[in-house]
Amino acid sequence: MKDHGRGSDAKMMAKRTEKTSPRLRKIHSYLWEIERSGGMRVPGRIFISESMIDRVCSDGGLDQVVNVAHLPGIVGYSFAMPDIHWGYGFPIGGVAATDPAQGGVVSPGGVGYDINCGVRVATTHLERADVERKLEALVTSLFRHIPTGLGSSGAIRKVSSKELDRVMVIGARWAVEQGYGSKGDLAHTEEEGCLGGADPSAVGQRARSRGCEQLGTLGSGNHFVEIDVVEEIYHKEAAREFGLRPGQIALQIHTGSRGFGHQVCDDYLKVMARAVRKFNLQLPDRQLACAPVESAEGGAYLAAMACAANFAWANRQTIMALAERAMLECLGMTPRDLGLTLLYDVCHNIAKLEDHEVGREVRRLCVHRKGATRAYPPRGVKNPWRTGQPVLIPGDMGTESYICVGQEKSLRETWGSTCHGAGRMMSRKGAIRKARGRNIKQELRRLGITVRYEGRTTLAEEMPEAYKDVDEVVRTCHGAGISKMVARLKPVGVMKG
DNA sequence: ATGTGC
Repeated sequence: MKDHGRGSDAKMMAKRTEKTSPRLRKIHSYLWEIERSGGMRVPGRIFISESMIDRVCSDGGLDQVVNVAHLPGIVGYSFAMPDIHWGYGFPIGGVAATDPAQGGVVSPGGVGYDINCGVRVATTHLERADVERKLEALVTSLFRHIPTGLGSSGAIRKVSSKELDRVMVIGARWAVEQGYGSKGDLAHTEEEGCLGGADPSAVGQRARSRGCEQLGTLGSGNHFVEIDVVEEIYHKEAAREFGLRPGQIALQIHTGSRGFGHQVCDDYLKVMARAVRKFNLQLPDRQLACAPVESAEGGAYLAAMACAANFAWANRQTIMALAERAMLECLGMTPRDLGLTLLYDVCHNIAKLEDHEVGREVRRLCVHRKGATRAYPPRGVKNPWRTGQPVLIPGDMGTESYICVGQEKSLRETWGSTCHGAGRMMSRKGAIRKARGRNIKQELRRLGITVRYEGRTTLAEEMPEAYKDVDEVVRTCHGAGISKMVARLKPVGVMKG
């Protein structure tokens, strides 16, 4: 339990050779099943196209789907989305629901280190031609207004520990109260930007001190702020409802709960390791450390996790307002002319108590989505969407992002979930090796993408080849019917940590 | 992902 996050390449190899790849049985072109065996409480189900199977089998993620199927109280299936890859305990792209009334557990490994990592997209009144010759200046302006990079801080004034308590409890609304964005943004945010059950007393001192200075900061790695062009519309009715039209400029933000959520995860992994012994839980991998939802440990994690989720929503709300200032300053426009309007903000790393149909009855389940996005049809979402909940799928910095919409089928088949993005294919080290001697910035420039970045190795680590084909991932979910494609966005100006 | 390690 001490070795997480270190020497990941060697460790992944060890994991891979531990077991042979589980056998996949075809259900249909986009869905494969792993039969129950050994201590598995449920089968595994992987949404994937035939052409991606080889890659998935070589990565160790499938063994993790099997491991997750062992969790106490798991219901239905251990799911994986097509962007599945190896992660801490759970695969990234994993979805699992447990029933608290049946001893169901909650596991920090099923949420991930970056609690409520997520995406928001805002539309504008601008057209491609309005920004085409100003992209360099725009990205520079974004950089000036939004602190970026590992350990970045000081975006907005440092908040006191007491004020941080309020951020933890009210989430995005805190940012709105501070003048970052408007109240209407909240209706266009998952959970209205505030997950219930947050209890600041469950959050430790270290997490607090990291959180106090990191509100309104982007971070590093795959986090970004992007200027996009709406390149294609697939679903006219939803596009109209979402306010999307071809040629339009949009703003996209991908970030999470920064060091705050990271520290919360770290703290509770230790709590859970003790809980596993206390409750004598039998797990195939210690990284699946967990506790019953209805135990003190499980409840404390969920309360602290909600604090981190709310921090992340406040963070993205703040960053959107900082980005608006950057755009206004650079383009010399009024807010009215720019017309920046939040389309939606959705998270892809979280565990939530949700009501779902299990057989003929509705049960309250603890749904883990780790690198998976909620994708509800109009039914069940407390917001104004007629066509369904917007689903935001970011690509890597050289490829397009997708906007999709939730479907009835996802609610029936995957606890209302779909994929979250392209998913990493190459290790960070591997990508750096591959990029040696190349000028990635210039390569992107030739693709019509202006990029500025902070970290020395960021551009290599995040180069397009390090990621799977987001197009294939999104089409698989579309084909399986768990989310429907609405629009494709092409990046033209990218700011990376 | 992450003040990249106790």
